Amino acid sequence: MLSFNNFKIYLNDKAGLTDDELMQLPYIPKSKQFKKGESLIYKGQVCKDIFFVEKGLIRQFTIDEQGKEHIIHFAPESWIVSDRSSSYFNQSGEYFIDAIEDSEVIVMDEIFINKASEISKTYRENNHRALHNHVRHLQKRINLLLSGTAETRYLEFLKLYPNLSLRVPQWMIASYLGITPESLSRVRKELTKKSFK
Amino acid sequence: MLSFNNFKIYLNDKAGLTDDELMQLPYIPKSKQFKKGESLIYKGQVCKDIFFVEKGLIRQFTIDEQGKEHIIHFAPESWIVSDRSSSYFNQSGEYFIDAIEDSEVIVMDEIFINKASEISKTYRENNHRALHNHVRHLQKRINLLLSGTAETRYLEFLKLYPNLSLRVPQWMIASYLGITPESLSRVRKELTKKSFK
DNA sequence: AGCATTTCTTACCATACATCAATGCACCGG
DNA sequence: CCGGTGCATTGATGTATGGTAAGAAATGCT
Repeated sequence: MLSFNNFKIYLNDKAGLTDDELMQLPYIPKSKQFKKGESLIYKGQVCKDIFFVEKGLIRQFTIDEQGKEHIIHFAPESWIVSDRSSSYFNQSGEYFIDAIEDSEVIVMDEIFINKASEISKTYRENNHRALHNHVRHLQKRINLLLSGTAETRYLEFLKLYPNLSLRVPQWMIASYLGITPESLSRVRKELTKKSFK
Repeated sequence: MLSFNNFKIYLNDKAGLTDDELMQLPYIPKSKQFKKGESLIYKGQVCKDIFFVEKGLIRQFTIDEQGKEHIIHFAPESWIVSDRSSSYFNQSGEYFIDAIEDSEVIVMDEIFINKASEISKTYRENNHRALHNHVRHLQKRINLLLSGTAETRYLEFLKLYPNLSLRVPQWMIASYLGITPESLSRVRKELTKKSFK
């Protein structure tokens, strides 16, 4: 197994697959490189692969009728992205996924996932747990969108992704928060003002 | 097994547990009755049970610092509610859950879930699939909150829960949509105007 | 039935955020 | 070094939604 460090850690620690079990899997991880701005998948495409982000930064987003982008979530190193409609429900995907930075992504195909679930109870359980965690996360975000002002939402974003705020251009953060770049700029201005008092 | 019709259907069809397998489970479903307005769980409580709504209508919501309620989701007949932070992560719950109508709820405890996952592959798979579907649903909602106007969101709500719009008081729908009851009232007025043209 | 309480509607004004447009700044390739 | 391109900032103005308050309608309670 090559030098995919984050992926290795993921398989051992988070997924809970022993080296023994890995050997049983008819699976050689394929990595793909994406330059900044390149797309992994487009809306409408069917794609049953699940992507593990070994290096870089990926985003999943939609484009509305007016051509505006809305970011569903960011996936930095060691995160997983996929379009569930496509990968689990055999429908065409609903989202765009592309690279914010030059990235290296490891492709986990359907066979790998299924086989791993079959042979390892730990993998299954951890996978299940991760999904629950994801749900929790999404619920929190919904709550924030329902209750927070632009400022609160921005502050929460900073708490949640402390290291991302410098890697992601501001207009994307705005798109994640559901406000315009101009508004975010003004929010930031207010915040620096406040912090001087 | 008493007369929990919806629950029975759920177990057989959606969960995929055969009668045989059910017999193996050391489980007698307990049902609980809740009057309109009664709480199933409060924020801060630890509760490892998962609730199946046999009859009635349940809501999961938060209350922010200003005392405003924000509805995370509605659970009518045959839906499942739980607070995942609590049930899967041993933390105190983050949400309130109460009954919108007089309801009958069936309690699936930890033991049941674990045991069922253990003995039935179908149960596991369906459960997993349902979770993915839930994620998909939440993502869609986030997208809607990011991109839609009050009117679009309301129309989407009507599409998603066609039978709920009459059962749920308007101020709760507003709270689900992230707007005030007054705004929803205005939106509805505009819509009836439009439909006359 | 009759009174009280809650929910819905409407009107008027306030505000947060969007939109549009101009400018400044940094990065990049030639 | 220069002009181009994309991003962030700022100001002026617009608009959707919020807040408040009052009355109408619906619902619940005894």
